[in-house]
Amino acid sequence: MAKRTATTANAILGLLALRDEWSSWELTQQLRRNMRFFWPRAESQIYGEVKALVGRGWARSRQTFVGRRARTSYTITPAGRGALTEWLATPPKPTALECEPLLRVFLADFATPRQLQVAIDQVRADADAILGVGRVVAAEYLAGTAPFQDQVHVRALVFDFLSSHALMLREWADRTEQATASWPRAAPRTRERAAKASIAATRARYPDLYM
Amino acid sequence: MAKRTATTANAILGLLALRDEWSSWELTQQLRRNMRFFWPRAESQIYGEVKALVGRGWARSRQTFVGRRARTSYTITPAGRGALTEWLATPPKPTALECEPLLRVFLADFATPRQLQVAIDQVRADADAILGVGRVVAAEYLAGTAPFQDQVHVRALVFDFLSSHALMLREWADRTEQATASWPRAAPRTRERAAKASIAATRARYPDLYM
DNA sequence: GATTACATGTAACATGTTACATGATTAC
DNA sequence: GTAATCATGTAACATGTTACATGTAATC
Repeated sequence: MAKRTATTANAILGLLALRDEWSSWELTQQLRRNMRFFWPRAESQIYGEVKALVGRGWARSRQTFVGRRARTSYTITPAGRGALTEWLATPPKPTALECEPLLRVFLADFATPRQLQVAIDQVRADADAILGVGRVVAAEYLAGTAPFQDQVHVRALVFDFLSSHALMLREWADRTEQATASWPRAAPRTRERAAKASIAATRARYPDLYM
Repeated sequence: MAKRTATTANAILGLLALRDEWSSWELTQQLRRNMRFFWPRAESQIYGEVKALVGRGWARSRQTFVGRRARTSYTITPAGRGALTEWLATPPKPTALECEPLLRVFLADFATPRQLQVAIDQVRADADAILGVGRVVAAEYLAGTAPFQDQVHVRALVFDFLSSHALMLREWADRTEQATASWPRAAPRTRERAAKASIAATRARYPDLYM
């Protein structure tokens, strides 16, 4: 079987296809600003991946200098566009969520109330990080001054996704804070009844999905 | 700085702490059933990690046989409980979402309408996978027959999280399908106006978060 | 009795992260 | 002119996945 192309490389390829020439730094910026929340990668990896693209003939690099310091800029090649097209024809991998705070909630019986609270706060912080970026990006697109203004139609869909995700996180954090506040003083029986009621309520709210 | 303990090991440690003895298989089952959606790991990794726990003195193993075939069962040690407690005192890592379908939406200009639809469908499928498991788990807990019935108070919070997440995915998929359906026939100007309107609407719906 | 699904791993490989090093630019 | 931050990587390491190998139980 043909070796599957790593998806991070394809993400970079996609960026390269959007514009003529990118420096490594611009790539990391773009990744950080726009894609971090649904395609998170360490910035140091970008430098390596884009160099690998050149090795496969999918991009050309050009050296310029800033003072005495080298800067590399990259341009996609026709072969690179071909690789991008081929990848887009493959089925996408499933969505994956990794939530360590929720893992800690899962193990709340071994933690202190304070530690549980910290986990919930982290989820809220995660949401706020998304909303903070969304705020400035939304303003730019609405003002018509965003760097890729011609991509609004697509970016609006991403904005919708991330907004919904962040909102969901915030609302869950609020509900969970509420629900766990009384734990230290509640009898196990009471907690259990409340938990079952919560499950039943969620299920009843979406009968077509859950029954 | 002390070497940080890998979190997957801690997740397993948490399971071991919930009950006396676990076979590797039971661990993989539990991971698959309950934690897959917020802490996804390849099953083959479990076998390796739990063996590493024994190496660090955090678990003991016991060999039994099924026919001529060896089966290993694991029990947490006091040192293991200590390690779990220490880990719970550290700050949790942020939540991470990895959504390749959204990456493809981001690059929709290079894809065919059909490929865009496939990406959206994948998001819906991701949601349905969660809801499918949630359906049976919810039923078990409400019936009082779940394997860890005494953990309802915690599992209800996880159920709430995953339900909300799945619902969010489904609703986004529906909206996005709607929004992109007209793309092939729409003038760029029209798409752009609609996109801006969508961003503005989301922002207006949550003025305290976005303005 | 053959086939399929369950159970139990191992080894090779791919991917990704952290820590570090160092030059350039900006703010003061 | 000096500290802080931006920009540009590299190397070492940790983590994770895929592919494979093989025994066992269920079923038809």
